Amino acid sequence: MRRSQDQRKAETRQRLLQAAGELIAERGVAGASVDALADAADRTSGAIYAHFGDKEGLLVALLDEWKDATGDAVRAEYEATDDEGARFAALWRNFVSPPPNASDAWVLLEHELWLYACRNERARSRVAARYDDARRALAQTLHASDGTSAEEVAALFIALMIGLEMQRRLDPDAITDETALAGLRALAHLRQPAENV
Amino acid sequence: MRRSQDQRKAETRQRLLQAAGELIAERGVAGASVDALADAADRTSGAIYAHFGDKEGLLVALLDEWKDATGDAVRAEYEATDDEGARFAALWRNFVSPPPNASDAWVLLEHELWLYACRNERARSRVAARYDDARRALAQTLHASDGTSAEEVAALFIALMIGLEMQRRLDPDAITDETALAGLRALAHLRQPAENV
DNA sequence: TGATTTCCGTAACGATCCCTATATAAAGCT
DNA sequence: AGCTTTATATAGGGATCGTTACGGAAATCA
Repeated sequence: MRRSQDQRKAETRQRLLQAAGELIAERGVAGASVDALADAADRTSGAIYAHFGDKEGLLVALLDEWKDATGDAVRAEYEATDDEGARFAALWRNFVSPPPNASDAWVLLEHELWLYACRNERARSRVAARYDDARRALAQTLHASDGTSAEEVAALFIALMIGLEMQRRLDPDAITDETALAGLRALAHLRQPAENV
Repeated sequence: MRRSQDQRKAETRQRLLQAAGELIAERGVAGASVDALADAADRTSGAIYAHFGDKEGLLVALLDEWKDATGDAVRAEYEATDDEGARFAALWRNFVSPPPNASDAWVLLEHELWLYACRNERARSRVAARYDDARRALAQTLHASDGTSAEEVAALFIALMIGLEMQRRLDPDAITDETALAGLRALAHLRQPAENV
């Protein structure tokens, strides 16, 4: 089969990015060598350097691609119901046990890249933008039922789910679904601080 | 000055552990080489291998030492006031900008070791125990004002603070103190799910 | 005080790692 | 069909890493 250069290049880039996501989630940024990353994509290190310049360039590109593909899948399942409890449950379930087709360990990759961004100028702004997008997307999905700022609630939601998943990953019994849902409900209905004024 | 072997050994161990905490927070587990770790403690790699066997042994020892020294400092400042708002504010402030004497980047170290534990059998149980201790200590401090499980609220508190600090570290303007405190208040007073039954 | 043990410094090895320079094969062009 | 360009493979260098083997000085013991 004949394929154009552009097709070949695009496919290689795609393979490299996907393999990077999976392997880094599994082994960490430092634990995934350039050769291993290329190998996982059925290419060689030469392809990585031709596409991204260096290892950091691959990571930055990985962040850029992820930036866009965040909120869509979440929103679909979220809006399948009208009941608030079921909605929050869907949100939480999606977070702690993502659909098996998606890379199982994307939360690990998230932490890995966050940590990388904390120490790397170039990556920091990208990860920050990614979180900003996530907040906005979730805020739009929640569409501000109360007078409180939707983006504020979104930030709290994301924070709570990340923190709970961290604890649960180490000890699955430490965090029950009921606890998580109760927390989300409480945050969703936060009132102005001065209820008693 | 004459010093006994035990004193010398104990001091070396102490120096190695403290230097490890600081350097790993700064560079990450993989980024802090054994020689660099020893250097930061004014020792050489030989000392590390004599004390801990290998690099992983040093990390495990670091986790064990940390396990104990968690909740005490928090509790003191927390109980300085009776007002709930001021208490939560102290908790949050302590988390996002720890006292300058303590290693500034201990939250980074926390993430670093959590990520390490996710991929390492031997470390996982220790970090899990550490989180369990943190939950219990905070639960005891909150001393269950409502009928809800104090440990449940503690888990939610920790989760929220971790997640908010992650977002704030990338973008200090993303999370205001008011948002954080509103979230803590909401979680503190979570009622049973069925308020309407 | 001489012998022994303990603690840690020193030196070096093999394995990896990131990256560069160059080769190769396919596609595009005329 | 030749010539050029592009995309990736190949080979290898220089640096760094974790680890081990051994040496030497101080403390302990007799």
